[in-house]
Amino acid sequence: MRRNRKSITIHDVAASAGVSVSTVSRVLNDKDDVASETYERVQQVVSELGYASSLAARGMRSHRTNVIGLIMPDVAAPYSVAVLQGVNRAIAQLDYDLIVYTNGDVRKNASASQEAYFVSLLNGSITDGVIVVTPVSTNFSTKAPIVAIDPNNESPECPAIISTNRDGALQAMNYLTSLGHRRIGFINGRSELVSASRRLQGYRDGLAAADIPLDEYLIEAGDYTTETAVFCAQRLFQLDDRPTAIFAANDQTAMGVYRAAQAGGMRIPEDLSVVGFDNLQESLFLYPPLTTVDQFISEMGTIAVEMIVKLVNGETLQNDLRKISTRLVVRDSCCPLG
Amino acid sequence: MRRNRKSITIHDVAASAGVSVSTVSRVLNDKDDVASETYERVQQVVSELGYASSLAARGMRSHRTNVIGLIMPDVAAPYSVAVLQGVNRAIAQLDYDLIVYTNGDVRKNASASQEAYFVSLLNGSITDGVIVVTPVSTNFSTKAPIVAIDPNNESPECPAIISTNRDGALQAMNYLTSLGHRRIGFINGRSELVSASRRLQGYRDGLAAADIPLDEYLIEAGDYTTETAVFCAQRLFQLDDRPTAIFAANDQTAMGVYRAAQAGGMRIPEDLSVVGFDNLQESLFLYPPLTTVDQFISEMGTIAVEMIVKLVNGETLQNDLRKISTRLVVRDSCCPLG
DNA sequence: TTTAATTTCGGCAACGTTACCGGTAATGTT
DNA sequence: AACATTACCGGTAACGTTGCCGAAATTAAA
Repeated sequence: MRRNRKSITIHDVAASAGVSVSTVSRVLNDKDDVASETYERVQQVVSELGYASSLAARGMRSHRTNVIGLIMPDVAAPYSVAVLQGVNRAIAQLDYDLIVYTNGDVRKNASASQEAYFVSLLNGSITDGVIVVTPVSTNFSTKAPIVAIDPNNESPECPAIISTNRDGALQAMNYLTSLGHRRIGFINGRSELVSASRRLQGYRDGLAAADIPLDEYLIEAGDYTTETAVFCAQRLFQLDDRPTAIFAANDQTAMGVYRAAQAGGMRIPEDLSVVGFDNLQESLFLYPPLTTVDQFISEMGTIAVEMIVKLVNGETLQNDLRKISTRLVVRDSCCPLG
Repeated sequence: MRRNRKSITIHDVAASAGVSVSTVSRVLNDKDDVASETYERVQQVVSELGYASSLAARGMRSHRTNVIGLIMPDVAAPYSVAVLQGVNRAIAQLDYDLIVYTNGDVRKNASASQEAYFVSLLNGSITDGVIVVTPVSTNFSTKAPIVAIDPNNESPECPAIISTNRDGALQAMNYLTSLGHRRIGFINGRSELVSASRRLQGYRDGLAAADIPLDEYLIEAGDYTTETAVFCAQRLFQLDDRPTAIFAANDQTAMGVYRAAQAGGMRIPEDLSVVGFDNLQESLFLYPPLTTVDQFISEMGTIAVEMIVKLVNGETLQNDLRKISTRLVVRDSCCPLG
């Protein structure tokens, strides 16, 4: 296994092509003041040597890298994957590359540390702009533009994309109450996140709209994970007056409800109606297919790319805060009561 | 919305702390020949100004960034996500950061372009080493170390991690034949990939081991996606002597079989036994839970990190080719014939 | 034919950082 | 007290690239 230690630079190309470093640079950047003959020769040498310019050096000098950064708290979470999918698709259409940066701490949301990581990344360095997913703070002191997806902040200090969490939850609740359900359990998400508190608000408003008094025992404190949701669902099942329906704060939570129901011998939807939130791809493959609130996650990624590219090009945004409306997707996990 | 254009550099910190640039650098890199008083003052200024050093400049000068690169063809594929999960977990334990690089072309595997991207990334630039997932070629001309996961190459030219695809497929087939199945359909993966051809080989060997003659009509050309698998399964269902079991080249393909079965009114496992390959998290949530071959994808990611870190530190690997054994996970998607 | 405009290209400096060297002040040794 | 050692810190160069300026060669214009 041969491993050649020295990497080739623009100087090697220049020497090999018998031109100056500047000329090679001009060829690489498609400047027009270079003779076509020279252009050909340099290109020839470049491909022969397999030369690729150093992103670091290029970025440092020219302050333009055509790379967009994406910073996510946890790459493995389905939510993040959906965002990534949308971002990736949008980037593919453009003359940009994508770098995904994830701070190692998986379930530990370190505010300061994440911001530091992030600043160090772009800071006139290797990205032209950055998209941040679920940042704890939106007060970034940085040179390059930033767009936040699902900022954990009621009034974000940078351009941001949010979904109408309360409205989506309200739609879900209206659907359940229209089916006749009155004992509706709610398994919350991570309570420190704005998205969770907004969905809880929608739950409350939905009950109020149907004149159903709030029963605190029907609200479980989840954390958006399937594992915790199993326990939450089991506690709800053990209630004296057990719920006939459960609204889960996200699809992963709904999966936990499915698991708990299966373990407890309850049938969905006959014995228990379930509604989720997110409309992950996986929710379609559940049995029965999950009724859930689509929040168009990958579209949020696509829009984030549009916004960040505009900012990178020095354009201004019409509106700094884009609200994406949610929509209930009815499948087979709910049925009328009685 | 305030946006301060100029990014702060080490010079700003030096000026503000009343020391030289060199001293600030020493503080940042924890060199020991700096007075504790000075150290404190500089750190103070650093946090006040929110300074973070430029990754580009740092990498260019010191040729050490403590960043590992991960290059994947398609970030959204569940397989990639599983790898990412393992890599991320391993990175989190170490003093490294992770940058995921994905070439925009989603379903287009461009050999040369991917290699170029990749070289430009590391090339003594912003990563100390790179992990490549399912590379079309393993002949990289680069300075920094590389580890390949699932290389598409029988004898890879760089350190690599492969799973025992043929053996896993054989286990699946032995299980199905032991249940009495003799008409076993196979939906292949992307035929240009080595993993697919090895699994096909396992299918063949499994038939041979049970003295079942090969019926070419039972082999469908899939591409590892759910969508294509639906059509493949439907074709198999329309056969005169339809299969009683289907071995799918990966779990996503198995999901397609599930969908086709559901659409065709066939029950799993009563009317059709199904075995997958991968053991994705999703396979557990299918109904019925999928019997599949675990290839420990995220462990492959973890091992890749171990290997690349050793290489980065100048150590040598005991063996350049790590083979990960596969294991059949029996769940509820198969039942005895008859 | 002489001058002006154009094409083509090389040299220099700079981006932000760290490695290295050397210098001053403080401390230790005899 | 004279010298050696150490602690601390500043200056300079370099990493690989591109922007800028100007020079040489070529062509157009007068």
